[in-house]
Amino acid sequence: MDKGWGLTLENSSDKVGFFKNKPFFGFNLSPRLNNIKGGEMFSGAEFPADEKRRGMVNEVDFFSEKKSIHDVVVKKENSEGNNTMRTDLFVNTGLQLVTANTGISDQSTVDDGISSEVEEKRTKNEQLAQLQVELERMNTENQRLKGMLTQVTNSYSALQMHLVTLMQQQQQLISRTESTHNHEVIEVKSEEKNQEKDGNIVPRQFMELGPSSAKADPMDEPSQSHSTSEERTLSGSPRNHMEMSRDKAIGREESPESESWVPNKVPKLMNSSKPVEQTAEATMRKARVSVRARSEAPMISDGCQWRKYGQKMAKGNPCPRAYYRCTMAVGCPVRKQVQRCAEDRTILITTYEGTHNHPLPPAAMAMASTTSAAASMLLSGSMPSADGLMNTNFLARTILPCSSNMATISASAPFPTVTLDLTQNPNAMSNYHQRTQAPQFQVPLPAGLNHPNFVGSMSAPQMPQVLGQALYNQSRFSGLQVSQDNIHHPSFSDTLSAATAAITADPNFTAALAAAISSIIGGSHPNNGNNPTSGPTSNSNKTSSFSGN
DNA sequence: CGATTTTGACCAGCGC
DNA sequence: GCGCTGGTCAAAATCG
Repeated sequence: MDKGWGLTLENSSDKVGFFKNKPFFGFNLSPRLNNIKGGEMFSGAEFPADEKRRGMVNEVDFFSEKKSIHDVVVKKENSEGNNTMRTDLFVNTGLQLVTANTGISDQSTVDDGISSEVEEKRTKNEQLAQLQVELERMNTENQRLKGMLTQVTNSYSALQMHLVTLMQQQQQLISRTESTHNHEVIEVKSEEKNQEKDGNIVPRQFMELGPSSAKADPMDEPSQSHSTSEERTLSGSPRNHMEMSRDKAIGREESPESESWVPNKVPKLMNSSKPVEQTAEATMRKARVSVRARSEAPMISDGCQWRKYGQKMAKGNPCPRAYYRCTMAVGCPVRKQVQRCAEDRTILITTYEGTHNHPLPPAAMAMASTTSAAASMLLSGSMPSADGLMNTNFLARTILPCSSNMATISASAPFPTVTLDLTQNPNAMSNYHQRTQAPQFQVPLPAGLNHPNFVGSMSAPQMPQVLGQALYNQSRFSGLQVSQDNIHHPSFSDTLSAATAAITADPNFTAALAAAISSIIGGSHPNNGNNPTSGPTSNSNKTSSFSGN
């Protein structure tokens, strides 16, 4: 990743850099002001004491205001521009000796031409006045841009909320219409089959941006096991391996919850007696977002409520894998798996799957939108062929080149997965923890999840939410969050959300990382106290039971 | 006492 | 067909 820390705000033709630290103004202006203050300009009785004080106070206030926007810094490549700007500032203030503050010079009136010293004082007075005007102007400009940034951030949040709302509405609509128009769907599928018979494999878009229809039509259930009539014929030919089956397991799940959650049975071609839309929806549900982050905490806090429903020993990993489902709404299909990395147990791997069917708190919005967006990216039109190959370079190069090593996307069956590796982001994190970064490992997920078919990057708007969690984990791991007693603090979600929101508004998200981390350091975080993956030591007697399973 | 976690059992897919 | 594995269920246990 680029070492550049920061954000460049572009307002039409303007490109204004904000500086986190003083040097932008301090190193250049301060000496001058100090000279002025400490020099002859303010000496003597020429100025009232309060005038002198005002000069100093103005400077201090100015810097304090600069600090208030410290979370917006400048790109590395702008460092040259900084010099340019500073130079310009010097030149301008040095040459344009406008008598902006005439009151000052008037007070120091001395006979012209008699004392060059007085003349020099007046000149410096004018320079000071000019400087003050300039500073005020810059200050105003900074405030304006800060306001713009806030506005953009708010707009993004509003849009995000709107998107989720629309997705939910669409989901409801689909659910309603599906049962009544199922036969039409079957016709469509018939058409597809005919095309395949002709040898034309139609490139398919496996997932729509909208959420999946949660409910599986119960009318289809009997046809699966008995494979009768038309639907059986339709499903006879092998389909794309990405298509998911509605296996018999659906039938056994007659509970209300099953209406929105299709069990994660390993997909196979087979027997797909479901309409195209449903298989696509199933595919979307299968799309996963895996987050690798260093954390000593048992589970990443993402703003949602989760209920553990299972724990298993996974092959090749001594640490148990815990299964959670979202309990923020009845029937929410979102589930996640939490497991520690076998090679490096400080790495926590959280795999999300599904789309929430309920409004989310701001903190949860982050992760939800991440998984949704990642899944969308993964399964949308960038998958050109039936073999699951994706347009690697396009995404990798265009979306977020600076973080290409952070996200890996595996589009191979059975579960297309976006893997976000937040364990190595030295530029963003090294300032905050000094631990040696462990080498990167492939995520020890079930077979196929890390297929090298596709390696890409997530887009900037999708990354921050995950980064927010990474921040949390990083901060915890680095000892910034040291007390388990603090983990129930309710403000952390908001803090994290705010941090991620800030990053969200930042195309160069690493820039805002410092501010986010600062927020997290100052705050706390919630944690439901789950300890699903505390490792084989603490769970030894529990997990041993799985060995013979 | 309701919510959550634990944990043994069950099921389906897959490979041999 | 059988065993292995991942995923889930659900009763019992535990927690707050």
